[in-house]
Amino acid sequence: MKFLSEKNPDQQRTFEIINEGLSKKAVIVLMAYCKVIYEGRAKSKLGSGDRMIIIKSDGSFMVHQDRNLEPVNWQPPKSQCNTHIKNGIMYIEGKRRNPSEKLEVELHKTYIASYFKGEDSKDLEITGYEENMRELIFENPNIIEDGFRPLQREYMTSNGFIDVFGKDKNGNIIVMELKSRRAGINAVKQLKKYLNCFCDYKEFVRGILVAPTITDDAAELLNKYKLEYKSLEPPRNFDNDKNLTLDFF
Amino acid sequence: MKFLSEKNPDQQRTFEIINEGLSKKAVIVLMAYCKVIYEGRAKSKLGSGDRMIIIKSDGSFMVHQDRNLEPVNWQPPKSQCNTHIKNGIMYIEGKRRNPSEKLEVELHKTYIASYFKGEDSKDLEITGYEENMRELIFENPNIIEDGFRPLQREYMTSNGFIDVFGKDKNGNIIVMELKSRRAGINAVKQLKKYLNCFCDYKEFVRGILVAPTITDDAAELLNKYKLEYKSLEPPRNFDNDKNLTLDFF
DNA sequence: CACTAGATCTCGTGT
DNA sequence: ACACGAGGTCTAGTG
Repeated sequence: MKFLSEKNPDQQRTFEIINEGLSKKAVIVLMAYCKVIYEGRAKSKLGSGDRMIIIKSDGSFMVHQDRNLEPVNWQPPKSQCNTHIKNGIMYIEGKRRNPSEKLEVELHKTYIASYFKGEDSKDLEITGYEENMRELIFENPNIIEDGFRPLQREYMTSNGFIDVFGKDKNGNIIVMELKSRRAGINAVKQLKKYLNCFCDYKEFVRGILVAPTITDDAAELLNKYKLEYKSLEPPRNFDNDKNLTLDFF
Repeated sequence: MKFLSEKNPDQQRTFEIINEGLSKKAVIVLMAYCKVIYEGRAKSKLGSGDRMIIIKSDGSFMVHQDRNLEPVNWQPPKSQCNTHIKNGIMYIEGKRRNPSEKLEVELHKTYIASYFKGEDSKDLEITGYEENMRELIFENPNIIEDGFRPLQREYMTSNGFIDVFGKDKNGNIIVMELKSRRAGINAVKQLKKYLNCFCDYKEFVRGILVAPTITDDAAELLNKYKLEYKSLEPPRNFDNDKNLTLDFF
């Protein structure tokens, strides 16, 4: 079952649902009246009230109040979470070592108990800095090299979009892959993939990886593929809002 | 009604539940298959996957994946949240100005939709901060060294505020930098920076880094700069009850 | 409103 | 495992 949700479960049932969720490595969400104690890097207590409790499959454990973005109490990923009943009161606790710390939630009444095992393979892509680099290159192409002429951004190929497509002063095609952070071998592989679309013209096509720094592995692979690297810091000024996508708002 | 929770609501029903939750100023929680776009201080996109969406009554808006403590995308408190349906697809968006930014969630399938209006008047009581160390030092200066006299907290210099400023038993100025956690080289650099304000009086000015532990690099740099280190744990007592709960673990 | 500095910062990355 | 730096940091407090 992908998820389960029950209203007003009694203590025993809450206990079962949480443990079921834990064993299935699901994300558990409770709405409950509870008290919270933390001791470790600091020490805190939170008197009784209605809160949201979240336990993720990686061990992340949070207690959220109805205000603020951040949890009022939490335990980081990889902490060990378990439940127990003592003197007729149910507790959820998240522990970890190094640093040694413990978060304890005293559950008095559960309004909703649920768990959810979803599928999510996607990672966040932050594109802002990369786009700023691209703007910089288009506005000032000679920072790449003398005589470079950028022709198109987001140039489409069968293997995906090329960040910057252009020509050098001798008319050779240049395919550019931009990374706003230190580039690893994946960036090199991606660049190589784009170049494969031009394999008929290999003599005239140059591939350049543009990033602030690259890993040693990446440098090695670049060399092996006969690709180039140009060091460039992404501009980090968001102060001047030069919104390209004005229609987004 | 204090809360509502429905399984597999269709698009129209999801829409209704969210808007009901918003108008009641409840905390809204969805488990849904969705896509996320953010644009503002940076710009990001997150491909389709199963996630948890939380909207709090203060405008806090989060999208959580099944990993990590932090939301993958969010909008801070006081942002304006609303829903709309366009071309048969439902969107939730959180906007704010200053800085101008927008978070957009494209909802494809909702597994659970719920809202919850709890009561919670309690605030967190917490101790173990740098501020608590400072209080301890002022109340009990000899834990630093015999004859130490703290004179001022937040002593202003051209290079920033000095955590604790005082004199030793011989009348030498003492500049103190406090850290409630293990201190690294940056703490030493900061201390050095403050001392540079007193370079004319160097013979009479001592710099002391106060922290529970320091890194090896920090110890080395302290030595190089001829600065001192005093080990001190941040106190973990609540104002009202100072009894330690030894049986907690 | 802008600005500052601490945080159970978290999270990634390199050593 | 530890240290360091960046963050859409967030958050509380002050001017």
